[in-house]
Amino acid sequence: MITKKTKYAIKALIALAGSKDNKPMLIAEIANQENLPKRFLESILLDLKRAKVLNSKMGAGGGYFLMQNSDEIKVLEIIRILDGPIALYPCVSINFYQRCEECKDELTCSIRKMMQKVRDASIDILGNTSIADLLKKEVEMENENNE
Amino acid sequence: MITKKTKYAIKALIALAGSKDNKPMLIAEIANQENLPKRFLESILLDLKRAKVLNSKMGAGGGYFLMQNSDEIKVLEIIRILDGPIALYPCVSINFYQRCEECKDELTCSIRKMMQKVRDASIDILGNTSIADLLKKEVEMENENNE
DNA sequence: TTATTGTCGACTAAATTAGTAGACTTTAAA
DNA sequence: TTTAAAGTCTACTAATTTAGTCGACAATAA
Repeated sequence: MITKKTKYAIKALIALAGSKDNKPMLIAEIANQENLPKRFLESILLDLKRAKVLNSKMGAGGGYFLMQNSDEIKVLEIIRILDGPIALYPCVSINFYQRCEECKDELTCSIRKMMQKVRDASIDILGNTSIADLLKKEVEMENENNE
Repeated sequence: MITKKTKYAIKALIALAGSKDNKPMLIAEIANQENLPKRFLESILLDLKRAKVLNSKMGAGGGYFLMQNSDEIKVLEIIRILDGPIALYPCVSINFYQRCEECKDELTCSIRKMMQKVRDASIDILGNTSIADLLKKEVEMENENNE
């Protein structure tokens, strides 16, 4: 499971990717458009800024905008920033590894091998899906529905 | 992420699958062999019994034993019993579905489509891995190491 | 200089996780 | 028929995570 934080982050990024010429959007604007709690969204956007995915400008006419191309921002990266590990269990996490206390020998643990397979399959999908892909798909599906 | 409950459950099932002629094993025996907290394991085994994966006999010579063939017990089933959903988010869960409050239209949500792909890939692996597979793999790897 | 907009730190309620404890019930064997 | 061996049931708990909120503050454009 991912948390709401990550889900909201992806929604916000899709909104920002849809902004013409990467024009800054207000937190309130994003919150409104995507139906997200504003105060909570604030802290999420800050996390994304610290991770150099977003940048911001204060004062009138300011707001948040993408710092990377929307096709370079992968969902995988966003999950890692907000939630941490992708893996089913800490012993198979690439970036947040932790040893299992109860395991006598990690290298001959068949559960671990299986969880590595799940991890790799997940990373394959999440690492190949960008915010641009999601925005494009969204537009496609909306058009289909309105035909 | 799965919880320790699920990880311990799988370890216990591997131990039970290794018991000759499905001879009952004591909770304490399993806990010892797999290095798991005994009192905690108790409640896990009870859950598995309620789900008809295990059965038990009280009194001397009693203990827990498999109720299904070890090649019919899929890891997928065990996760669902102990942890619940496999999916990355409740809106894509098959058995524990919950609508997203913030979503205007679930059917045109591109995040959801992506999470369905991850779910399907995970289910494909977890639903095709049985306790028998894990036990076999464990034995294989231990032999390799001792050559 | 002031209105606008993001930033920072602290706080909180509820849920989940990872257990533990003790009394109780069932059953096999002496 | 008693007793020891096992599992069962209910309740409790400490720590962590989640999903937020609040208010004061800092930066900037007009």
